[in-house]
Amino acid sequence: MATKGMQTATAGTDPELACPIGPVVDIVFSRWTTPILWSLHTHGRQRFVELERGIARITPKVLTQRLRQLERDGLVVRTYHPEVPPRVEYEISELGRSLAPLFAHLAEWATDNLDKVEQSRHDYDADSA
Amino acid sequence: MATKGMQTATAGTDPELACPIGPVVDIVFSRWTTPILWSLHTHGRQRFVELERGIARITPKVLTQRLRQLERDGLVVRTYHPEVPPRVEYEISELGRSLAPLFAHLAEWATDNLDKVEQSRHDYDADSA
DNA sequence: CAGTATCCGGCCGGATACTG
DNA sequence: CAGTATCCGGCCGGATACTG
Repeated sequence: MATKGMQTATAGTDPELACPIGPVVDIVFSRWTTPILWSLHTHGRQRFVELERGIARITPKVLTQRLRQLERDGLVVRTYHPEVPPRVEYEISELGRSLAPLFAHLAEWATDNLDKVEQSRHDYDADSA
Repeated sequence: MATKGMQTATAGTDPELACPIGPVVDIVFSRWTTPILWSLHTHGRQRFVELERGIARITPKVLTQRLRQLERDGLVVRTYHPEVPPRVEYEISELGRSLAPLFAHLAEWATDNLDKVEQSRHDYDADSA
């Protein structure tokens, strides 16, 4: 959703900009970022392998990619300890921690409404058949 | 992120299930769903073309797909008026409206913290070079 | 341990054209 | 108007193997 060319000469405002949460969705809710942030938030500082084991089915390559992105966005702090064997620790940053109420809010919505979504899907599929 | 096989015989709880917001993210924050819900929420009931015009760069095929998904999940209500030419109207459902505080929360986080993310990216890129 | 390198398949979204 | 049909390219993530 990287929006290029926002300053085109089209009349009026870019309609996509009318949705003010687009950028934040890309940052916080791209694939794997929520499980990573959640794990870091609830279990505290963790090493690479710990994260790898804690998050089912993620591959090291993808975990690295996501962690780099999160680090670049300032949501996660990476600490490298030059030992043998090397030790790297990841922890959630202040900025990342500021997402906690949002996540709680999301979790609350889930517990309140996920079954309604499930029900709706069931009904919809029944009607289609 | 469709999690199959949650009831496998692996010892302990599936670690990915430890993140309780995974399913909700798939429902609410998959591509194009936020602009669609946002538009429906702020501009009220809209016809297909109105949505198509209001959301920049979305194609009719993709808009249809997303609207169907949203309808199936119970977040959007579709009303078909059998006229000539046909008229179809989409509006946000009760369930969809229940996301409003969440979206407001997200928008608030964005205004408060998006510049920090931007700054962090800038710093990160500067260090890499 | 904490990654990187390489290859590869699938899927999703975009473009285009067409229809009841 | 409100879609559907078809084709197609790119990208992302998964699998696998290897390294300082």
